[in-house]
Amino acid sequence: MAATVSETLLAWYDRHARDLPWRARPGAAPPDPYRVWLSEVMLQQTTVAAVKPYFAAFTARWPDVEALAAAPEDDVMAAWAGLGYYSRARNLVKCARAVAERGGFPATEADLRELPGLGAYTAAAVAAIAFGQRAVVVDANVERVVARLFAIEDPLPGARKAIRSAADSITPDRRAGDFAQAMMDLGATVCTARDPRCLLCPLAQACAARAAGDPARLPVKAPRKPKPLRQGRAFWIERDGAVWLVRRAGTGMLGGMRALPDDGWSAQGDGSADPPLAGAWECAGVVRHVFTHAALELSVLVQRDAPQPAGPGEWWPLDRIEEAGLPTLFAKAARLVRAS
DNA sequence: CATGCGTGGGC
DNA sequence: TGCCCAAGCAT
Repeated sequence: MAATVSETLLAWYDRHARDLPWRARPGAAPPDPYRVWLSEVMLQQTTVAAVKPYFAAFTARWPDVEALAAAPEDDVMAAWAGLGYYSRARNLVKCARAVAERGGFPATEADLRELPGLGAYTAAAVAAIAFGQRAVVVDANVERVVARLFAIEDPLPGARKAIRSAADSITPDRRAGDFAQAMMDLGATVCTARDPRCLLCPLAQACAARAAGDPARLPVKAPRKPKPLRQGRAFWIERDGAVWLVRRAGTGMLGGMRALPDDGWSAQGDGSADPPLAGAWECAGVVRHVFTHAALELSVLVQRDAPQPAGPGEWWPLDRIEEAGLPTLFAKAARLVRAS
């Protein structure tokens, strides 16, 4: 009798699994749920290479969920700076506190799904990888592999239901966590988006898209909308070797992060608010930055020997600016000013 | 179900 | 260079 897809893929995984800091060896006992959860949240829409240093820093500083639960939210936000999608960091703290309160991570997909920041994907991934439960784990890699394997022609996101159903049909009862990671490894290293390496693929014989001749065509995706270009201004207010920093509102773009004061620019529109101080401003240059839904040209205006602006904020020492936890946009602005 | 939400790397 | 892409979630 021919081997099933999951048997073939697990045999491939036993030989070719990537060695990642949050991962157990194939077939070994499940890794620490805290490390699985933390890595999965960091990996949401984020590459392995970007995650690695953050995972190392977080686990060194907060070795377990109780330690993370006890951390001030601002410290976690600052430690997350540069990784993007900052609502993840806010939910990370909420989730850690909920888990510490209940005495540990729940072990079922349904209970994991109730935690802040755990959606369908992450709940299934943690259930399978950390707790050995059978769960249907569908991320963008799995969508691509499954769409090709079954030659699903319907465009995303409409095809989600069919893809999930097909993924369910090949998910094994045993080693569901290894199977999920194997699918993701296959998608990341072999069944890649642009140029699938079918000659290296353990599932090539079973792949309907390969049989049809053009696997790279799948999955079909809806066309994306054009990205508007926004203009904004940020204000660098310096005095006695310190710069004036504010904290952005808790939700929305760069929500909850430390920042330079600005003129109210957003993904929806250009900035128009007055500067936080009267007086003359010198333009240090323009930072170009691309967000998910808009590109931004941010003019950085400087005033030195300035009085303290009205409203909340803090003077941050320039020699410790790296520790402020500025998101990349404002880190770029800081580099621009300090280079000028 | 569509939209808002970061960032860096590859081609 | 500009575009696509990456282990999605909340609303």
